[in-house]
Amino acid sequence: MATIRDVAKLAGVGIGTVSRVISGKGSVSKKTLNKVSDAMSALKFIPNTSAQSLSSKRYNTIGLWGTKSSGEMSRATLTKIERELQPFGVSLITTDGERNSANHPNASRLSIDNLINKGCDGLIIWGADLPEFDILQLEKEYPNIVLLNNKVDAISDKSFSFNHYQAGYIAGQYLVDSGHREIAYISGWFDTTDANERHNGFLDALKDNNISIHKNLIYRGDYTFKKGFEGANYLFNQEPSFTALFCANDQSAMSAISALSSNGVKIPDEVSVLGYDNMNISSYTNPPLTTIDVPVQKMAISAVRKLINLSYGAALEIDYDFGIKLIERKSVLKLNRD
Amino acid sequence: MATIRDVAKLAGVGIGTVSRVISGKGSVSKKTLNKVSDAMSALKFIPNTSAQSLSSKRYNTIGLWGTKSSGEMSRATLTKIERELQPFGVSLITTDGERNSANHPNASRLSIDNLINKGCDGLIIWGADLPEFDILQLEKEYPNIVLLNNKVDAISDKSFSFNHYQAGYIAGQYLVDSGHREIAYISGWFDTTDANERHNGFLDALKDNNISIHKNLIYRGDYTFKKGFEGANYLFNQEPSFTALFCANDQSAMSAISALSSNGVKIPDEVSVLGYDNMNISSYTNPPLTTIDVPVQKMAISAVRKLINLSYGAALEIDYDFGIKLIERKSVLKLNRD
DNA sequence: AATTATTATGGAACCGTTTCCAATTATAAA
DNA sequence: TTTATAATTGGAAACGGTTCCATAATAATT
Repeated sequence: MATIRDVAKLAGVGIGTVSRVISGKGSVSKKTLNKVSDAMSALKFIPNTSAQSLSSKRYNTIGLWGTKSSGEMSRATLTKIERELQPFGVSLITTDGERNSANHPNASRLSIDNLINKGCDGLIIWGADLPEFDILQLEKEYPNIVLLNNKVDAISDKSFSFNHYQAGYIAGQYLVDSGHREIAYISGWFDTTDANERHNGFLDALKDNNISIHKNLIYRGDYTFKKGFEGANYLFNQEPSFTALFCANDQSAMSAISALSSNGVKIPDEVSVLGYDNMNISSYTNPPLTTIDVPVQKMAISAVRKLINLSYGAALEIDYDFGIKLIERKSVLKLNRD
Repeated sequence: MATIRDVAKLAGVGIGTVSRVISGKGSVSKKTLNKVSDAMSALKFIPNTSAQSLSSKRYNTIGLWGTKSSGEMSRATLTKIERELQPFGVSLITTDGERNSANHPNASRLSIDNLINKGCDGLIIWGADLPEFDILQLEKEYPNIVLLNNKVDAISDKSFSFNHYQAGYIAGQYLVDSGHREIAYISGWFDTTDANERHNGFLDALKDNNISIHKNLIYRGDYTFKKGFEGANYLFNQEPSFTALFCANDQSAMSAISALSSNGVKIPDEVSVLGYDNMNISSYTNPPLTTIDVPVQKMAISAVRKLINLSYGAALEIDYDFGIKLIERKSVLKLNRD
């Protein structure tokens, strides 16, 4: 492997000059530039990343920290993030972060430090697993961070999240507006603020319309196909009956539809189903799923851009609002109530 | 940030000794070890990765190279790979590789070189986009590579792939064994050997049973929900009619079921549907999908292990055979033909 | 006790860049 | 032409580790 000194020698210049050519910073005369470029390609010179990082403190890498409980970030979202980074020559390192526990009260912070130490110019903290206090502490020591799917008011310019309360509310209101009064609910798992907000928004919408869900018609799921399927079977056998079912995500909605259908229930004629997420597949279920579109990728892109801005100074367009909206398809029936 | 020299000074030892403690190689007396460890934690010392890499030529990173046309590697598979790497302190860098084209006949190799240059101890080449000649060339210059979903005979110990021909054959034979004679087919996109092998295996099975697919009953899909949906609608309107439909992957099978169902076709009573992949969701469709299980993650794990072995010398259990098998669920009806 | 083999230890040299500053050369102004 | 100013250039020093070798301390052998 050719080094900068080999290039310098061949081009008949100093190493400083070669360095200037590589980085494009500092002034180099046209004639010298050509000599150096020629030498570089003759030697197939590629600068050594470690040496660059060591002396410049710039790593051209950003880290993504998230725990299992942040949920699975989809590969598609990951790819979007990578593509956003690519033009800057920056690559992404992902990790399975640790959560704090009784035995390891600092596990999260330690695994973050580990990631930083791998050599990152910035960090995406994904999910709400890290306590707010720790986040603020981290941000003080290491300001190049951005929160994804989490909001800390003190650093709201670095926080990127949805208004899940509002989205939940929209869902509830929509079912009511469609004439439904007997409503069942397959919830998610309540380990994140997101989940709770969505839950509260949904319930508040019903409450504001003087509707409450019968306790038999609430099933605690966990976002999986499995729980959606089991939940729907469970609810099907409960009293009272219901005309609409809200599922905390599309995965459970899809398997709930399968379960109900296989019990002979006509969707949406007998039971309407409303999902949440708007997955790729949701337009191709039978019937096509009415759901809440949550533009995760849009959010992720803005977060990354902010991080690029923080870490490398580039000025990019950054959004903080990612219009959540309801997508009407065919799984919710409008009841006529006159 | 504390350096190795700070630690040495505080512990009252030489830097070589500290280095020996860090790496655990070379001999250090117990007493010294303690002094150094204490100093390290007192200073919260963490070795600088770039400096380590620069002087040791070990990067603790492996690269994953694949192009869009390799298909989307699922996030779950990626996570499996990461977990395999974690015990060795190795992280993963992924890239969107470039394919060769008329304008850029070396695009692939260049993007691979870029990745290597980022500092990788080994490389996973995923998919069959890189021409065999280039692979062999690459392997000569850079032996720490492993092929995922591709097979090159000259380096079969570094190749990890399925026998898609056999799997396709199993699919065809199963439909025949179940009594089906009028068979429709939604294919995938034929840009990979995989796709072609599966295709040939399937068709050969039918041929060996003296069955051929009517040309009206072949629809060229591309593995997406969309094409599966459209394909099923198309086939539904074709003559002759059919009793079974094979789809090149579960995604198209699922949306095909939706499309047929919404046309009033009873699955499997009127049309049987056979998928390929065995996705998470496939047990929860209506009816549950009979499909071919292709254990991608198992394969990926073995590939990574081989790479760890090549790059770091660790001896790990490595598999080259990943039993493809048919999962019988409810979407294929056994016809009685007496 | 003297000799030999083994284990521990310190630190210079090196890995391949960037950074900075002093020195040189070209250009503009007087 | 001379002087002031700006553009260009070379290379030592620094970044923070690992490696290797000479040397010191310890243990084993005779």
